[in-house]
Amino acid sequence: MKVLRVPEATVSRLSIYSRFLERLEKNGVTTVSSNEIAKGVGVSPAQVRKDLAYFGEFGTRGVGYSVKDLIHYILKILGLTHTWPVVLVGAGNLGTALCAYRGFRDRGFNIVAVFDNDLLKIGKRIQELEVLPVERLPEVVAEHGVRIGIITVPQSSTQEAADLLVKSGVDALLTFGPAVVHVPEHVVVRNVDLSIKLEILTFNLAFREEFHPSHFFEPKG
Amino acid sequence: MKVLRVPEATVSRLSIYSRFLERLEKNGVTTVSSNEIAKGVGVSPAQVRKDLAYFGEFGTRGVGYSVKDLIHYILKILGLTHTWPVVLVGAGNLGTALCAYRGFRDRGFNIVAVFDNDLLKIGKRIQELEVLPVERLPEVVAEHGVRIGIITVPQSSTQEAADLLVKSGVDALLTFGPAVVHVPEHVVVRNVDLSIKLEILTFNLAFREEFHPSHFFEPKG
DNA sequence: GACTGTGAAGCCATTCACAGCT
DNA sequence: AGCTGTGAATGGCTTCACAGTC
Repeated sequence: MKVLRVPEATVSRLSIYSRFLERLEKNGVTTVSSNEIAKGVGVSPAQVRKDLAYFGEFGTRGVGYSVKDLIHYILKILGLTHTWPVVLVGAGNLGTALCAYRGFRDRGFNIVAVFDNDLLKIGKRIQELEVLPVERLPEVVAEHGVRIGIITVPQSSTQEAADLLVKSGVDALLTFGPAVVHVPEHVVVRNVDLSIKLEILTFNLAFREEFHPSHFFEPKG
Repeated sequence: MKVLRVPEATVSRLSIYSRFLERLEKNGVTTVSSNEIAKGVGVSPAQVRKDLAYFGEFGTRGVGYSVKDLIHYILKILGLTHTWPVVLVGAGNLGTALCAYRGFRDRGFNIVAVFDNDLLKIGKRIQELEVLPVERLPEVVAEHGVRIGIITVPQSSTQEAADLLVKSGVDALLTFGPAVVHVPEHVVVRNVDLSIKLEILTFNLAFREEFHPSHFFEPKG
């Protein structure tokens, strides 16, 4: 086993594997092969083995993997052996929906507070949480030891929200929408851009069906 | 210029470039270099030029690109020269939030109907739309010529919703959550999995800080 | 001088194919 | 015989570096 840079795609697949394995476990399955995992989640068996090999030797040659043990190892790799307190900035539609999202709680993410700077939203209740003014961010982050922040504010306020979170001590951010945020080296940022996803669909619908290199574009008039 | 497989990453970046360019245009900028685009969206200048080169020669050597023209070309590549009617299946929290999402409308996506199979949700109003029973999907899809469906139902119903949409004539799907869906060859599917995104963050927080190959795991006891 | 367009090089991720266990 | 773990091969995306153009 070598230690080297782990592809981010591998990390994503580990998350998928672990949820598939949890389903197997619920169904009483105790042992699984890379082939079965591959079929279940739609990747190649070699990919499954390679992904796991970045982190150790979890299987038994000739047999396969223990479902229970493999779940444990993957959750440990992903840092999911304990729950994570999370703060959410931006109490709009998306923020409200994420507060209610079961998938987060199922995986150990616990939204401990929601913030906004809009006086119309502050004080409103979302699930069991009262929307707090952003001024209280540092206090809440410190109190709960929050390291993860989700930003669901309008694009023009995203950098501001990120700065505030980082200054409060948060060092991992999930942003929504097209804004590019700048943060210190030690802060991890990932982004979800729903428009991109839809535009990948339209590209496939529109472009791949119609494109003929010599006729479609006439860029130079 | 060659015609070859376009990397999906290129398509995603085109979406980002176009939104950056639209901001420039609003600010009265008429010409832009690959360098400026690169700085603005956080990629390399060579990447910008290569991405555009998949589709034609849109710039002028020694000068740069016309902002207005480049926007036009990219929107055409992405299939965004006309609006797209979209249907949404699943009127839960996430579905409701997406109905209100400005980003979709800004890019020409028009949610024309929302469906659910839950009697408690059918008839409810979301924005200007009344939640319809899924039985009416084929009719609405045909009426509006809908090709894009967004699925925001629980994981266990995702395949069922996909089947229904495909049977109704939709050939591009955006799904949410961990479900793997199987569709005919001609249907495009992309997925957004928010838990994966958070788990990439925790991986970076937990694993990269702590991992020591010889001490951390002892998979074989 | 400035900037695009692009073949070549470099780098990274996936797949192959087989040695090594059980 | 069955299945994992892995070096080697492949394939694909990104960066380099420079020729071409204004």
